[in-house]
Amino acid sequence: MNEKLPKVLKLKSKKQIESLFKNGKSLKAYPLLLIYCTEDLDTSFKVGFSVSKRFFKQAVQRNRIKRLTREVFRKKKHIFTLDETQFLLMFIYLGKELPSYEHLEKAFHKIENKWQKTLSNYEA
RNA sequence: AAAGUGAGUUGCCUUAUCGUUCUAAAUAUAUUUUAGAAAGGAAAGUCCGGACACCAUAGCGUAACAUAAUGGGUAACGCCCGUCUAUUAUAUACUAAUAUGGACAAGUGCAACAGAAAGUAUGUACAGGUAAUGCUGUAGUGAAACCAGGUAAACUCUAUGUGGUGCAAUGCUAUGUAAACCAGCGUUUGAGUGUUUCGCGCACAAGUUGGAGGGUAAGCAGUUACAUUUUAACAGCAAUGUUAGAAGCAGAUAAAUGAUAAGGAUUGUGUUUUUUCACAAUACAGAAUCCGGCUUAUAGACUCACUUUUAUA
Repeated sequence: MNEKLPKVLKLKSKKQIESLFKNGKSLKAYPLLLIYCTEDLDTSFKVGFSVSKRFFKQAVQRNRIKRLTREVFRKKKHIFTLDETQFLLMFIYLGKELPSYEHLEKAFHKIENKWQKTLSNYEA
């Protein structure tokens, strides 16, 4: 199975990020928050990761959390890959303590379930 | 040998699987394959000094900030290395450490305890002296008692130095377009701009400020080849320099350098006579235009110097 996550799939454009925060809907599974919306894209999705500077003042800690979340997402990215529609995605870490890999995996699993539900609703 | 203090160096390793960025090559031209490279001693604080870029570059006064023995090093410095000096420590020696380092003979301020009095001086006792008087000396307090006293890590003064903005600099390309509309101030009776703390002065000067509205917000250069790193020789007490050889060593931009598993290493704790075994820990911390410093953070390991204690000779 393809688990790659190259540069093309990163959310970079300022315009797209602004429109995502303006129009996007959110799924919450503490300590993760997913903001998403549909958009016409070349790729099946574009994804970004974010950590609040308020709770993590050191760059090392922020990098660590972003890397872990990205790793978790990378392994499950197939559930966001659909043929018809494309998505903009933004994951935000809301917690106030450094998470472990397993902790994040659990949270992501919750988000996965919610995502499947919303998808089925969407199709219906 | 142990402990302590100071200075310096270092900053866990291997394998497998799955990934990220850049460069090169190959083709099947793509979410391809192969090869190579990919965080630090502080990348941190943004405190000094530069490089580089743009703007400015009559002057005078004023303000602010920095520096302060002396010689050298350096692109430069408020940094570094010598020497002198001061203080502290001891083993009293050109040993070590150190936020010692212009001026108290311009002015203002400050000074515990003791003391009559710490500066608007002059009490007590004794002695001397005078027409007379703290006029003179001694005693007593204190680190210091008219001595040009101490204190500038008190204000202050003196000397010297400092133009401003920072890679979101700056240049090019792309896209869109509006030299339009409304209002204020103004065109030699001068709005405004520059001179970047302010004032005067000087120069330029026909536009300029606000509103409403429209467009872009992405690509390239700058941007990683040099005050570069490293080895040797020579010069120098040293900081450092010169010559010769070798090396190419991050380049992201909502920001790559990661995740998981296994094994090992080191340290600690528990158990055990020991081996073993089990558990835990492996710091501080993440490049953002680039260098030189300073400051702060730092588990563990190693080296050197000094001190103390113990043992042996």
